[in-house]
Amino acid sequence: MTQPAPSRRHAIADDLRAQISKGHLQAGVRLPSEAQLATRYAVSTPTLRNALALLQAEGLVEKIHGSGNFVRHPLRRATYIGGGHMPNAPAPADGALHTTIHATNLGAHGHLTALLKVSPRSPLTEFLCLSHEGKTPHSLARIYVPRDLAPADVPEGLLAARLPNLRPPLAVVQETVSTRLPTPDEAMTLRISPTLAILSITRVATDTAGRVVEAALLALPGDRADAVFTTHHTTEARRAER
Amino acid sequence: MTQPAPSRRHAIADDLRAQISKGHLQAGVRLPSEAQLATRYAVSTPTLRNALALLQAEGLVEKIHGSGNFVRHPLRRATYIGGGHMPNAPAPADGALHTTIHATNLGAHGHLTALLKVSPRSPLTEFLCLSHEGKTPHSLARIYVPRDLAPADVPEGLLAARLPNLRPPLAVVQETVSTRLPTPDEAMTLRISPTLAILSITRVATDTAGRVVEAALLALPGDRADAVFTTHHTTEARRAER
DNA sequence: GAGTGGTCTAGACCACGAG
DNA sequence: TCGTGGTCTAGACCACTCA
Repeated sequence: MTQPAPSRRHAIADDLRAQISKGHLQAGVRLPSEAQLATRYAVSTPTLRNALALLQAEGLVEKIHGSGNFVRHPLRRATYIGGGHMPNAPAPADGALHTTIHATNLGAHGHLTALLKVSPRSPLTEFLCLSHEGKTPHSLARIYVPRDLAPADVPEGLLAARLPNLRPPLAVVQETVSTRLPTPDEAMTLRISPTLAILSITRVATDTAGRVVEAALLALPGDRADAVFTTHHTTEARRAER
Repeated sequence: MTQPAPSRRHAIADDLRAQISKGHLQAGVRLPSEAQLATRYAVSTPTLRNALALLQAEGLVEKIHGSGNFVRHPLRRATYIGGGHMPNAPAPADGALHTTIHATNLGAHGHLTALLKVSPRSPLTEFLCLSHEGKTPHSLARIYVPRDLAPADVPEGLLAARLPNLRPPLAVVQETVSTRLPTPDEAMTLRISPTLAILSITRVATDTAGRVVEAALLALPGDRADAVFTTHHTTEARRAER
Protein backbone atom coordinates (compact mmCIF):
# COMPACT_ATOMS: atom_id res chain seq x y z
CA MET A 1 0.00 0.00 0.00
CA THR A 2 2.82 2.34 0.78
CA GLN A 3 5.00 0.74 -1.86
CA PRO A 4 4.00 2.59 -4.99
CA ALA A 5 7.45 2.90 -6.57
CA PRO A 6 9.64 -0.19 -6.55
CA SER A 7 11.83 1.75 -8.94
CA ARG A 8 14.96 0.22 -10.30
CA ARG A 9 17.27 2.41 -8.33
CA HIS A 10 15.58 1.31 -5.12
CA ALA A 11 15.75 -2.32 -6.14
CA ILE A 12 19.46 -1.98 -6.83
CA ALA A 13 20.05 -0.09 -3.61
CA ASP A 14 18.15 -2.76 -1.70
CA ASP A 15 20.23 -5.48 -3.30
CA LEU A 16 23.52 -3.79 -2.49
CA ARG A 17 22.33 -2.98 1.01
CA ALA A 18 21.49 -6.63 1.56
CA GLN A 19 24.89 -7.72 0.26
CA ILE A 20 26.59 -5.30 2.63
CA SER A 21 24.61 -6.33 5.67
CA LYS A 22 25.06 -10.01 4.87
CA GLY A 23 28.78 -9.52 4.64
CA HIS A 24 29.09 -10.40 0.97
CA LEU A 25 30.50 -6.94 0.57
CA GLN A 26 32.81 -6.25 3.46
CA ALA A 27 33.68 -2.92 4.95
CA GLY A 28 36.41 -1.07 3.14
CA VAL A 29 36.23 -2.98 -0.10
CA ARG A 30 35.83 -1.18 -3.37
CA LEU A 31 32.68 -1.83 -5.33
CA PRO A 32 32.97 -2.70 -9.01
CA SER A 33 33.09 0.38 -11.17
CA GLU A 34 29.84 2.14 -11.90
CA ALA A 35 30.03 1.04 -15.51
CA GLN A 36 30.40 -2.60 -14.47
CA LEU A 37 27.57 -2.37 -11.98
CA ALA A 38 25.37 -0.70 -14.58
CA THR A 39 26.02 -3.60 -16.94
CA ARG A 40 25.40 -6.16 -14.22
CA TYR A 41 22.06 -4.67 -13.28
CA ALA A 42 21.21 -3.83 -16.90
CA VAL A 43 20.55 -0.17 -16.26
CA SER A 44 22.08 3.02 -17.54
CA THR A 45 24.84 4.72 -15.61
CA PRO A 46 22.71 7.61 -14.30
CA THR A 47 20.26 5.09 -12.87
CA LEU A 48 23.01 3.15 -11.21
CA ARG A 49 24.52 6.33 -9.83
CA ASN A 50 21.13 7.21 -8.47
CA ALA A 51 21.06 3.93 -6.59
CA LEU A 52 24.49 4.60 -5.13
CA ALA A 53 23.36 8.07 -4.13
CA LEU A 54 20.71 6.46 -1.91
CA LEU A 55 23.32 4.35 -0.16
CA GLN A 56 25.55 7.36 0.12
CA ALA A 57 22.83 9.38 1.82
CA GLU A 58 22.48 6.54 4.32
CA GLY A 59 26.18 6.58 5.00
CA LEU A 60 26.69 3.02 3.76
CA VAL A 61 28.88 3.90 0.81
CA GLU A 62 31.60 6.46 0.33
CA LYS A 63 32.37 7.75 -3.12
CA ILE A 64 35.91 8.82 -3.86
CA HIS A 65 36.30 10.67 -7.10
CA GLY A 66 38.65 8.99 -9.51
CA SER A 67 39.07 6.03 -7.26
CA GLY A 68 35.79 4.22 -6.72
CA ASN A 69 32.88 3.50 -4.42
CA PHE A 70 33.76 1.97 -1.09
CA VAL A 71 31.75 0.19 1.56
CA ARG A 72 32.12 2.24 4.69
CA HIS A 73 33.38 0.74 7.87
CA PRO A 74 30.64 -0.17 10.31
CA LEU A 75 29.68 2.92 12.19
CA ARG A 76 30.72 3.07 15.76
CA ARG A 77 28.14 5.47 17.02
CA ALA A 78 29.38 8.68 18.57
CA THR A 79 27.34 9.56 21.61
CA TYR A 80 27.10 13.12 22.78
CA ILE A 81 26.16 13.37 26.44
CA GLY A 82 23.97 16.35 27.17
CA GLY A 83 23.82 18.39 30.32
CA GLY A 84 27.00 20.40 29.95
CA HIS A 85 29.38 17.77 31.28
CA MET A 86 31.40 17.44 28.11
CA PRO A 87 33.48 20.40 27.09
CA ASN A 88 33.39 19.94 23.37
CA ALA A 89 32.99 16.52 21.95
CA PRO A 90 31.03 13.31 22.08
CA ALA A 91 32.56 10.39 23.89
CA PRO A 92 33.57 7.48 21.71
CA ALA A 93 32.72 3.97 22.73
CA ASP A 94 36.26 2.91 23.39
CA GLY A 95 37.84 6.16 24.46
CA ALA A 96 40.34 6.31 21.61
CA LEU A 97 39.49 9.87 20.73
CA HIS A 98 42.01 12.37 19.48
CA THR A 99 41.12 16.02 19.40
CA THR A 100 42.95 18.85 17.72
CA ILE A 101 42.14 22.36 18.84
CA HIS A 102 42.94 25.58 17.10
CA ALA A 103 42.37 28.92 18.80
CA THR A 104 41.63 32.17 16.99
CA ASN A 105 40.73 35.63 18.18
CA LEU A 106 37.89 37.40 16.45
CA GLY A 107 35.08 39.87 16.99
CA ALA A 108 31.48 38.95 17.66
CA HIS A 109 29.25 39.05 14.61
CA GLY A 110 26.01 37.64 13.28
CA HIS A 111 24.29 35.05 15.43
CA LEU A 112 27.15 35.02 17.87
CA THR A 113 26.20 38.39 19.35
CA ALA A 114 22.73 37.08 20.16
CA LEU A 115 23.97 33.75 21.46
CA LEU A 116 26.57 35.23 23.74
CA LYS A 117 24.55 38.36 24.54
CA VAL A 118 27.44 40.63 23.67
CA SER A 119 27.66 43.63 21.38
CA PRO A 120 28.95 43.35 17.81
CA ARG A 121 32.73 43.27 17.42
CA SER A 122 33.19 42.51 21.08
CA PRO A 123 36.33 40.40 21.45
CA LEU A 124 35.91 36.63 21.42
CA THR A 125 38.14 33.62 21.21
CA GLU A 126 37.13 30.80 18.92
CA PHE A 127 38.25 27.27 19.57
CA LEU A 128 37.96 25.05 16.54
CA CYS A 129 37.89 21.46 17.74
CA LEU A 130 38.10 18.48 15.47
CA SER A 131 37.87 15.04 17.01
CA HIS A 132 39.01 11.86 15.34
CA GLU A 133 38.50 8.30 16.37
CA GLY A 134 41.34 6.56 14.66
CA LYS A 135 41.36 7.95 11.15
CA THR A 136 37.66 8.78 10.91
CA PRO A 137 36.50 12.25 11.88
CA HIS A 138 33.97 12.13 14.65
CA SER A 139 32.84 15.62 15.46
CA LEU A 140 33.45 19.24 14.73
CA ALA A 141 32.96 21.93 17.34
CA ARG A 142 33.27 25.67 17.22
CA ILE A 143 33.38 27.08 20.71
CA TYR A 144 33.14 30.81 21.32
CA VAL A 145 34.18 32.38 24.60
CA PRO A 146 34.43 36.05 25.59
CA ARG A 147 38.09 36.81 25.33
CA ASP A 148 38.55 37.83 28.95
CA LEU A 149 37.35 34.36 29.94
CA ALA A 150 39.57 32.52 27.48
CA PRO A 151 42.79 30.93 28.61
CA ALA A 152 45.34 33.38 27.32
CA ASP A 153 48.75 31.81 27.12
CA VAL A 154 48.17 28.12 26.98
CA PRO A 155 50.25 26.53 24.22
CA GLU A 156 48.03 24.93 21.62
CA GLY A 157 49.39 21.50 22.28
CA LEU A 158 48.11 21.62 25.83
CA LEU A 159 44.73 23.15 25.13
CA ALA A 160 43.02 19.83 24.80
CA ALA A 161 44.03 18.86 28.31
CA ARG A 162 43.39 22.24 29.87
CA LEU A 163 40.09 23.31 28.33
CA PRO A 164 37.83 21.11 30.43
CA ASN A 165 39.25 22.54 33.66
CA LEU A 166 39.15 26.19 32.74
CA ARG A 167 35.43 26.73 32.86
CA PRO A 168 33.82 28.76 35.60
CA PRO A 169 30.92 27.40 37.63
CA LEU A 170 27.88 26.98 35.43
CA ALA A 171 24.32 27.68 36.38
CA VAL A 172 22.38 26.81 33.27
CA VAL A 173 23.32 24.90 30.15
CA GLN A 174 20.88 25.00 27.26
CA GLU A 175 21.34 22.69 24.33
CA THR A 176 19.36 23.02 21.14
CA VAL A 177 19.45 20.08 18.77
CA SER A 178 18.46 20.26 15.14
CA THR A 179 19.39 18.64 11.87
CA ARG A 180 20.51 20.20 8.62
CA LEU A 181 22.67 19.53 5.62
CA PRO A 182 26.36 20.14 6.20
CA THR A 183 28.11 23.10 4.69
CA PRO A 184 30.66 22.08 2.05
CA ASP A 185 33.36 22.78 4.63
CA GLU A 186 31.77 20.53 7.18
CA ALA A 187 31.22 17.76 4.65
CA MET A 188 34.90 17.91 3.72
CA THR A 189 36.13 18.01 7.29
CA LEU A 190 33.90 15.22 8.55
CA ARG A 191 34.40 13.24 5.36
CA ILE A 192 30.71 12.72 4.80
CA SER A 193 28.57 13.14 1.75
CA PRO A 194 27.16 16.64 1.31
CA THR A 195 23.76 14.96 1.16
CA LEU A 196 24.06 13.29 4.56
CA ALA A 197 22.38 15.36 7.25
CA ILE A 198 24.27 16.31 10.38
CA LEU A 199 23.12 16.64 13.94
CA SER A 200 23.67 20.24 14.91
CA ILE A 201 23.86 21.13 18.58
CA THR A 202 24.01 24.67 19.88
CA ARG A 203 25.07 24.79 23.48
CA VAL A 204 24.90 27.96 25.53
CA ALA A 205 26.37 27.93 29.01
CA THR A 206 25.54 30.59 31.55
CA ASP A 207 27.36 31.12 34.82
CA THR A 208 25.82 31.75 38.19
CA ALA A 209 25.84 35.49 37.57
CA GLY A 210 23.75 35.10 34.42
CA ARG A 211 26.59 35.81 32.05
CA VAL A 212 26.98 33.68 28.95
CA VAL A 213 30.40 32.15 29.26
CA GLU A 214 30.38 29.87 26.26
CA ALA A 215 28.51 29.23 23.06
CA ALA A 216 29.35 26.03 21.24
CA LEU A 217 28.28 25.00 17.77
CA LEU A 218 28.70 21.28 17.31
CA ALA A 219 28.34 19.33 14.11
CA LEU A 220 28.01 15.54 14.36
CA PRO A 221 27.73 13.20 11.39
CA GLY A 222 24.09 12.16 11.23
CA ASP A 223 24.85 8.59 10.27
CA ARG A 224 26.57 7.77 13.52
CA ALA A 225 25.73 10.38 16.11
CA ASP A 226 23.33 10.28 19.03
CA ALA A 227 22.77 12.93 21.63
CA VAL A 228 21.55 11.64 24.96
CA PHE A 229 19.86 13.75 27.61
CA THR A 230 18.94 12.36 30.97
CA THR A 231 16.62 14.14 33.34
CA HIS A 232 16.35 13.10 36.96
CA HIS A 233 13.05 14.07 38.51
CA THR A 234 13.47 14.42 42.21
CA THR A 235 10.37 14.85 44.28
CA GLU A 236 11.15 18.50 44.83
CA ALA A 237 11.79 19.13 41.17
CA ARG A 238 8.47 17.58 40.25
CA ARG A 239 6.73 19.72 42.79
CA ALA A 240 8.43 22.81 41.47
CA GLU A 241 7.19 22.13 37.97
CA ARG A 242 3.57 22.64 38.87
CA MET B 1 39.11 27.39 -2.29
CA THR B 2 36.12 25.43 -1.11
CA GLN B 3 34.20 26.24 -4.28
CA PRO B 4 35.31 23.52 -6.64
CA ALA B 5 32.00 22.89 -8.37
CA PRO B 6 29.86 25.86 -9.34
CA SER B 7 27.80 23.37 -11.29
CA ARG B 8 24.76 24.47 -13.17
CA ARG B 9 22.33 22.84 -10.83
CA HIS B 10 23.83 24.72 -7.93
CA ALA B 11 23.75 27.97 -9.86
CA ILE B 12 20.08 27.43 -10.65
CA ALA B 13 19.30 26.43 -7.09
CA ASP B 14 21.12 29.51 -5.83
CA ASP B 15 19.14 31.71 -8.19
CA LEU B 16 15.80 30.25 -7.16
CA ARG B 17 16.78 30.36 -3.51
CA ALA B 18 17.61 34.05 -3.86
CA GLN B 19 14.28 34.74 -5.57
CA ILE B 20 12.46 33.01 -2.77
CA SER B 21 14.29 34.79 0.02
CA LYS B 22 13.92 38.15 -1.73
CA GLY B 23 10.21 37.61 -2.04
CA HIS B 24 10.09 37.49 -5.82
CA LEU B 25 8.68 34.03 -5.39
CA GLN B 26 6.23 34.09 -2.56
CA ALA B 27 5.24 31.25 -0.31
CA GLY B 28 2.60 28.99 -1.72
CA VAL B 29 2.98 30.00 -5.36
CA ARG B 30 3.55 27.41 -8.02
CA LEU B 31 6.80 27.56 -9.89
CA PRO B 32 6.73 27.44 -13.68
CA SER B 33 6.72 23.89 -14.98
CA GLU B 34 9.98 22.04 -15.04
CA ALA B 35 10.00 22.17 -18.83
CA GLN B 36 9.60 25.94 -18.79
CA LEU B 37 12.29 26.40 -16.17
CA ALA B 38 14.61 24.14 -18.13
CA THR B 39 14.12 26.32 -21.17
CA ARG B 40 14.59 29.51 -19.21
CA TYR B 41 17.87 28.35 -17.70
CA ALA B 42 18.92 26.62 -20.93
CA VAL B 43 19.51 23.24 -19.34
CA SER B 44 18.04 19.82 -19.84
CA THR B 45 15.17 18.64 -17.70
CA PRO B 46 17.21 16.21 -15.57
CA THR B 47 19.59 19.03 -14.70
CA LEU B 48 16.76 21.30 -13.75
CA ARG B 49 15.16 18.56 -11.69
CA ASN B 50 18.47 18.10 -9.95
CA ALA B 51 18.45 21.77 -9.00
CA LEU B 52 14.93 21.46 -7.60
CA ALA B 53 16.00 18.38 -5.67
CA LEU B 54 18.51 20.52 -3.80
CA LEU B 55 15.84 23.00 -2.79
CA GLN B 56 13.56 20.13 -1.89
CA ALA B 57 16.19 18.64 0.42
CA GLU B 58 16.40 22.02 2.13
CA GLY B 59 12.66 22.12 2.59
CA LEU B 60 12.25 25.25 0.47
CA VAL B 61 10.22 23.63 -2.28
CA GLU B 62 7.52 21.02 -2.24
CA LYS B 63 6.92 18.88 -5.29
CA ILE B 64 3.43 17.61 -5.91
CA HIS B 65 3.23 14.99 -8.57
CA GLY B 66 0.99 15.96 -11.46
CA SER B 67 0.47 19.40 -10.08
CA GLY B 68 3.73 21.31 -9.86
CA ASN B 69 6.50 22.64 -7.66
CA PHE B 70 5.45 24.97 -4.88
CA VAL B 71 7.32 27.38 -2.67
CA ARG B 72 6.77 26.18 0.85
CA HIS B 73 5.36 28.45 3.46
CA PRO B 74 7.94 29.91 5.78
CA LEU B 75 8.63 27.35 8.41
CA ARG B 76 7.37 28.07 11.84
CA ARG B 77 9.84 26.08 13.80
CA ALA B 78 8.49 23.33 16.01
CA THR B 79 10.29 23.21 19.31
CA TYR B 80 10.40 20.05 21.33
CA ILE B 81 11.05 20.71 24.99
CA GLY B 82 13.15 18.01 26.59
CA GLY B 83 13.05 16.81 30.14
CA GLY B 84 9.90 14.75 30.05
CA HIS B 85 7.46 17.58 30.50
CA MET B 86 5.66 17.09 27.21
CA PRO B 87 3.63 13.95 26.83
CA ASN B 88 4.01 13.50 23.13
CA ALA B 89 4.54 16.49 20.94
CA PRO B 90 6.52 19.64 20.40
CA ALA B 91 4.92 22.93 21.31
CA PRO B 92 4.07 25.18 18.41
CA ALA B 93 4.92 28.83 18.57
CA ASP B 94 1.33 29.99 18.73
CA GLY B 95 -0.33 27.09 20.47
CA ALA B 96 -2.66 26.22 17.61
CA LEU B 97 -1.79 22.56 17.68
CA HIS B 98 -4.22 19.81 16.92
CA THR B 99 -3.36 16.24 17.81
CA THR B 100 -5.10 13.08 16.76
CA ILE B 101 -4.40 9.95 18.74
CA HIS B 102 -5.08 6.40 17.79
CA ALA B 103 -4.66 3.57 20.27
CA THR B 104 -3.80 -0.04 19.38
CA ASN B 105 -3.01 -3.08 21.43
CA LEU B 106 -0.06 -5.19 20.39
CA GLY B 107 2.68 -7.41 21.73
CA ALA B 108 6.22 -6.32 22.41
CA HIS B 109 8.68 -7.14 19.65
CA GLY B 110 12.00 -6.06 18.25
CA HIS B 111 13.58 -3.02 19.81
CA LEU B 112 10.54 -2.42 21.96
CA THR B 113 11.38 -5.29 24.27
CA ALA B 114 14.79 -3.79 24.97
CA LEU B 115 13.47 -0.24 25.33
CA LEU B 116 10.70 -1.18 27.73
CA LYS B 117 12.65 -3.98 29.39
CA VAL B 118 9.81 -6.43 28.91
CA SER B 119 9.75 -9.90 27.44
CA PRO B 120 8.72 -10.54 23.82
CA ARG B 121 4.97 -10.58 23.15
CA SER B 122 4.27 -8.94 26.48
CA PRO B 123 1.12 -6.84 26.09
CA LEU B 124 1.56 -3.20 25.15
CA THR B 125 -0.64 -0.37 24.06
CA GLU B 126 0.54 1.83 21.24
CA PHE B 127 -0.61 5.40 20.91
CA LEU B 128 -0.08 6.82 17.46
CA CYS B 129 -0.08 10.59 17.76
CA LEU B 130 -0.10 12.93 14.79
CA SER B 131 0.05 16.64 15.47
CA HIS B 132 -0.93 19.31 13.00
CA GLU B 133 -0.46 23.02 13.15
CA GLY B 134 -3.17 24.27 10.88
CA LYS B 135 -2.95 22.05 7.82
CA THR B 136 0.73 21.25 8.05
CA PRO B 137 1.79 18.12 9.92
CA HIS B 138 4.12 18.93 12.74
CA SER B 139 5.16 15.76 14.44
CA LEU B 140 4.59 12.06 14.60
CA ALA B 141 4.85 10.10 17.80
CA ARG B 142 4.54 6.43 18.58
CA ILE B 143 4.18 5.91 22.30
CA TYR B 144 4.36 2.44 23.82
CA VAL B 145 3.08 1.72 27.30
CA PRO B 146 2.76 -1.60 29.15
CA ARG B 147 -0.90 -2.45 28.85
CA ASP B 148 -1.61 -2.55 32.55
CA LEU B 149 -0.48 1.07 32.74
CA ALA B 150 -2.50 2.21 29.74
CA PRO B 151 -5.79 3.99 30.21
CA ALA B 152 -8.25 1.26 29.38
CA ASP B 153 -11.62 2.70 28.57
CA VAL B 154 -11.03 6.25 27.56
CA PRO B 155 -12.88 7.10 24.36
CA GLU B 156 -10.47 8.03 21.61
CA GLY B 157 -11.84 11.52 21.32
CA LEU B 158 -10.83 12.28 24.88
CA LEU B 159 -7.44 10.66 24.80
CA ALA B 160 -5.68 13.84 23.81
CA ALA B 161 -6.95 15.60 26.89
CA ARG B 162 -6.43 12.71 29.26
CA LEU B 163 -3.02 11.35 28.28
CA PRO B 164 -0.91 14.04 29.91
CA ASN B 165 -2.59 13.43 33.27
CA LEU B 166 -2.40 9.69 33.30
CA ARG B 167 1.26 9.26 33.82
CA PRO B 168 2.69 7.98 37.07
CA PRO B 169 5.43 9.83 38.91
CA LEU B 170 8.61 9.70 36.90
CA ALA B 171 12.09 9.27 38.23
CA VAL B 172 14.23 9.38 35.13
CA VAL B 173 13.55 10.46 31.58
CA GLN B 174 16.18 9.68 29.00
CA GLU B 175 15.94 11.18 25.56
CA THR B 176 18.16 10.11 22.70
CA VAL B 177 18.25 12.37 19.69
CA SER B 178 19.51 11.32 16.29
CA THR B 179 18.84 12.08 12.68
CA ARG B 180 17.93 9.77 9.83
CA LEU B 181 15.98 9.66 6.62
CA PRO B 182 12.26 9.17 7.08
CA THR B 183 10.60 5.92 6.21
CA PRO B 184 8.23 6.24 3.25
CA ASP B 185 5.36 6.16 5.73
CA GLU B 186 6.80 8.99 7.75
CA ALA B 187 7.52 11.07 4.67
CA MET B 188 3.92 10.65 3.55
CA THR B 189 2.45 11.42 6.94
CA LEU B 190 4.63 14.44 7.61
CA ARG B 191 4.36 15.59 4.00
CA ILE B 192 8.08 15.98 3.60
CA SER B 193 10.44 14.87 0.91
CA PRO B 194 11.82 11.36 1.44
CA THR B 195 15.24 12.98 1.12
CA LEU B 196 14.72 15.44 3.97
CA ALA B 197 16.19 14.10 7.19
CA ILE B 198 14.07 13.95 10.31
CA LEU B 199 14.97 14.50 13.92
CA SER B 200 14.33 11.24 15.71
CA ILE B 201 13.85 11.27 19.45
CA THR B 202 13.59 8.15 21.56
CA ARG B 203 12.27 8.90 25.00
CA VAL B 204 12.28 6.34 27.76
CA ALA B 205 10.56 7.21 31.02
CA THR B 206 11.21 5.26 34.18
CA ASP B 207 9.15 5.53 37.35
CA THR B 208 10.44 5.77 40.87
CA ALA B 209 10.44 1.98 41.19
CA GLY B 210 12.76 1.60 38.20
CA ARG B 211 10.09 0.30 35.88
CA VAL B 212 9.94 1.60 32.33
CA VAL B 213 6.49 3.13 32.02
CA GLU B 214 6.75 4.59 28.55
CA ALA B 215 8.85 4.46 25.44
CA ALA B 216 8.16 7.10 22.83
CA LEU B 217 9.49 7.26 19.31
CA LEU B 218 9.14 10.75 17.92
CA ALA B 219 9.73 11.88 14.38
CA LEU B 220 10.06 15.60 13.71
CA PRO B 221 10.59 17.16 10.30
CA GLY B 222 14.22 18.16 10.14
CA ASP B 223 13.59 21.38 8.27
CA ARG B 224 11.64 22.95 11.08
CA ALA B 225 12.25 21.07 14.30
CA ASP B 226 14.45 21.91 17.27
CA ALA B 227 14.80 19.98 20.47
CA VAL B 228 15.78 22.06 23.47
CA PHE B 229 17.25 20.67 26.66
CA THR B 230 17.96 22.87 29.63
CA THR B 231 20.09 21.74 32.54
CA HIS B 232 20.10 23.66 35.79
CA HIS B 233 23.28 23.14 37.77
CA THR B 234 22.69 23.75 41.41
CA THR B 235 25.68 23.91 43.68
CA GLU B 236 24.86 20.54 45.14
CA ALA B 237 24.41 18.97 41.74
CA ARG B 238 27.78 20.24 40.61
CA ARG B 239 29.37 18.88 43.73
CA ALA B 240 27.73 15.52 43.19
CA GLU B 241 29.16 15.25 39.72
CA ARG B 242 32.73 15.00 40.93
C1' DG C 1 47.65 7.36 -19.81
C1' DA C 2 44.20 4.22 -18.23
C1' DG C 3 40.41 3.97 -15.33
C1' DT C 4 37.42 6.08 -12.30
C1' DG C 5 33.58 9.04 -10.91
C1' DG C 6 31.06 13.96 -12.01
C1' DT C 7 28.15 16.40 -14.95
C1' DC C 8 25.16 17.09 -18.58
C1' DT C 9 22.18 16.28 -22.79
C1' DA C 10 17.95 15.22 -25.64
C1' DG C 11 14.43 12.71 -25.66
C1' DA C 12 11.29 8.58 -24.46
C1' DC C 13 7.65 6.66 -21.76
C1' DC C 14 4.83 6.24 -17.51
C1' DA C 15 1.92 7.92 -13.47
C1' DC C 16 -0.61 11.31 -11.26
C1' DG C 17 -3.93 15.44 -10.75
C1' DA C 18 -7.44 18.44 -12.22
C1' DG C 19 -10.95 19.87 -15.23
C1' DT D 1 -7.97 14.50 -21.83
C1' DC D 2 -4.07 17.34 -20.96
C1' DG D 3 -0.40 19.17 -18.41
C1' DT D 4 2.30 18.00 -14.73
C1' DG D 5 6.13 15.62 -12.48
C1' DG D 6 8.71 10.60 -12.14
C1' DT D 7 11.76 7.55 -14.20
C1' DC D 8 14.93 5.95 -17.35
C1' DT D 9 18.14 5.66 -21.45
C1' DA D 10 22.55 5.95 -24.29
C1' DG D 11 26.09 8.40 -24.75
C1' DA D 12 29.17 12.68 -24.56
C1' DC D 13 32.70 15.25 -22.24
C1' DC D 14 35.35 16.73 -18.16
C1' DA D 15 38.04 16.08 -13.69
C1' DC D 16 40.32 13.36 -10.56
C1' DT D 17 43.52 9.40 -8.94
C1' DC D 18 47.07 6.41 -9.45
C1' DA D 19 50.62 3.92 -11.54
